[in-house]
Amino acid sequence: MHQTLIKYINNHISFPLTSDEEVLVIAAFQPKKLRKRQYFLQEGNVCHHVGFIVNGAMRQYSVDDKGGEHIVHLYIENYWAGDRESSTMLTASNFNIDAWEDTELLIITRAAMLLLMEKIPALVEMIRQMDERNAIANLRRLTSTISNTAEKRYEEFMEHHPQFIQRFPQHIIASYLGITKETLSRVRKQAMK
Amino acid sequence: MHQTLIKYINNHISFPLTSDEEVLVIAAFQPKKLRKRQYFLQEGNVCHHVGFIVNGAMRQYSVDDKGGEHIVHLYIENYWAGDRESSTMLTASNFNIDAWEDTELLIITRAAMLLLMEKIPALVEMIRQMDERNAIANLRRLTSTISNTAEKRYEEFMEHHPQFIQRFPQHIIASYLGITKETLSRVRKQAMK
DNA sequence: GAAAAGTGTTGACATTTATCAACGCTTTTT
DNA sequence: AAAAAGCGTTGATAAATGTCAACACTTTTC
Repeated sequence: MHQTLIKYINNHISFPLTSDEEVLVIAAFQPKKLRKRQYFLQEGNVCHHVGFIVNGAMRQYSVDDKGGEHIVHLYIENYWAGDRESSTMLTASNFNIDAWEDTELLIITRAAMLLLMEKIPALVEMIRQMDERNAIANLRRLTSTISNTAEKRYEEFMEHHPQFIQRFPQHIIASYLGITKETLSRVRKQAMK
Repeated sequence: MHQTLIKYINNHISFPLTSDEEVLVIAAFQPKKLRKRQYFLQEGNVCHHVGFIVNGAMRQYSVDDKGGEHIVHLYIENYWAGDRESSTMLTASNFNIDAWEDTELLIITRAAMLLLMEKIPALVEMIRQMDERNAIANLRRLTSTISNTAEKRYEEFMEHHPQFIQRFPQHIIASYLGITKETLSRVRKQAMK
């Protein structure tokens, strides 16, 4: 199970981890299993851990006054789940993160992660690279959201995240795009022609 | 002029720069002036520089098929302007960045910045902190955009970015929020009651 | 294997937001 | 000083999207 993580890390740094470093990584991350619908983080709690998804699928969402869910992030294998704002600032999270499928995670506290980064400088490089990609992806999503119609947003979503379409039902995708499930259904019907 | 930058850096790291380090920073950043409406980056070009705004105001936007502008970022003093995706990947940018007011910048190429970070480790820390804030702010904006009505988005905007309201006209703010200037005008009229 | 819950679609209708055009006012340009 | 451009508002109307309810179908639960 940890091998998936080691492999992921090696893919995101210049030189593979030494075997000593591998041992450190393996010791620092704890396995955790979540059954479908179980929470990884609940609104109002501080997010102490970040989790690397070995297999399964998760979602991060907020809940509005009327009980409506707004999907902020979707996660599958090789994604990192967590609420960065809450972890960093140690504030109560506005988000929920739960398992959409039975999921196996490797979790680590933020403190332990910082410690590990001191011992393994390559991890700093990895985090930087992840931040970079993340910033780019988020900006793209934001640009699409403020500039495009529902139809075009869905097109771009399919282009950039075809994996998610296999794993999550349409009403989840709709929420991720900021539209209702009915609108997405109609957009798809239109696009099929 | 460089003192503004030094001050900014010192505010974002644990220990102030040594005077040797200050010299390195000052040597690495070049002053640049832009008159209102002049471009810092044009769509289709690779973004080679990042610019620290000493004074003035700028905007980053994309242009759609119909010639409509969509504001992606607003910048004022102490902000960093640039297109990270283009800089990192060395790809043609999809965005324009131009001066909204006469602006004084300190610019540096990405390559020079990386070099400087090797010489001054504290800068790595600073960049990490900036990335962190940025990621958080972007997620907040995204969440607001997919979850809220125009009215609520404007409220949150005023809450988090009161400085921008003084510096940019309403049609720019509207575009930043992903709505038309007419809608913003009506939203404001409603909210006044 | 029956019941319940989840999923996707459709229709009728309401609401939000966009579009287009016009106007008054201010600022900038010539 | 006159002309032009920029800005914000308003009204009429159109288009996009949301809401609510109903239904068929599949999957999960007990």
